[in-house]
Amino acid sequence: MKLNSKSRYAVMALADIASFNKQNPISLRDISLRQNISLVYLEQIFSKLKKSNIVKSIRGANGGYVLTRDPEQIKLSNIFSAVDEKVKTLQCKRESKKGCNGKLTKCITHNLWDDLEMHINDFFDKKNLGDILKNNLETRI
Amino acid sequence: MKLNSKSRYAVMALADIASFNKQNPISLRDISLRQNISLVYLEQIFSKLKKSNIVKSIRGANGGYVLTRDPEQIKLSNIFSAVDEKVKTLQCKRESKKGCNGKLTKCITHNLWDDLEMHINDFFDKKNLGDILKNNLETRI
DNA sequence: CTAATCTTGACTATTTTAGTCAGGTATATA
DNA sequence: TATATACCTGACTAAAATAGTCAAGATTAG
Repeated sequence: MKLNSKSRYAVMALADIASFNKQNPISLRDISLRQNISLVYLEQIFSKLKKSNIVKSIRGANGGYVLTRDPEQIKLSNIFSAVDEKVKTLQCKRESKKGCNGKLTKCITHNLWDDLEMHINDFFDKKNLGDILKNNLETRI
Repeated sequence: MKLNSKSRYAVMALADIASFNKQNPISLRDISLRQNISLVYLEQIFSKLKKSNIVKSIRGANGGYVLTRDPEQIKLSNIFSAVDEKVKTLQCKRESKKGCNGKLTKCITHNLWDDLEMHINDFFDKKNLGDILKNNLETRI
């Protein structure tokens, strides 16, 4: 059970932008160097973040990306759905056709996984970019 | 972000044993049929559950597996650690050598992932097999 | 004995992950 | 206007993880 690298990098990169944000767009090259993430991989990730309207791009020399809103308005759940991170604990077979395990009843652990999924999604819904910056500032050496 | 099938099957199989438990050992064949899980795959899983002392085996004809203790005493976290399910959200590069990203400071999102990891592990620590049976009984059709 | 059952380790096809590569397009600035 | 900087997009791929299968035993109830 773990997050994929796209999700982790997306959060890191956005936190990077948020902490350096002085009206100027931040280039992927700078993020790549500071956060140690492949530039071309970042391009993939930001293409998705842009589609989901979390960042907007400014093309050309001195271009880069800026957040479309305050860090406090950008929830982790927004970021994860942008990069297709899915919290999917329940994977009963044939659930769509005849209920889990081919029976009409729910599988024995169905409610448990539902419960876990809710817990995690709740966490992602409550945390935003602003929280990360604040928390990071407090504990950074 | 999802559980692997070994973990899901382990919980399903143990819940199955718990709900049919009448002192008699339950054979993997029965579990396989009821829960629709491959028999040989179950064998792999139960080998691990046995090593972690969650079940004990009774060999030979009419053999099978029984729980080593009450369902209420078997936590999800016990089961998951038995089958090597890991909750690992933090994967900074080179963290062991010089801290995340090769610097001596923590990476910008380190605390966030720690926090998430704690949340999930906490959930796994609070839920036990007994809860699952109870919950399932209540909502089953 | 023998059928049922657990035991173990090696093997493998498929899918997912974590990227790279190539070849663009747009624009600030000199 | 030339050019360097930066975004943009789709196709491709090596490596790892996943989700199993296969084979060959060892035990024991009846």
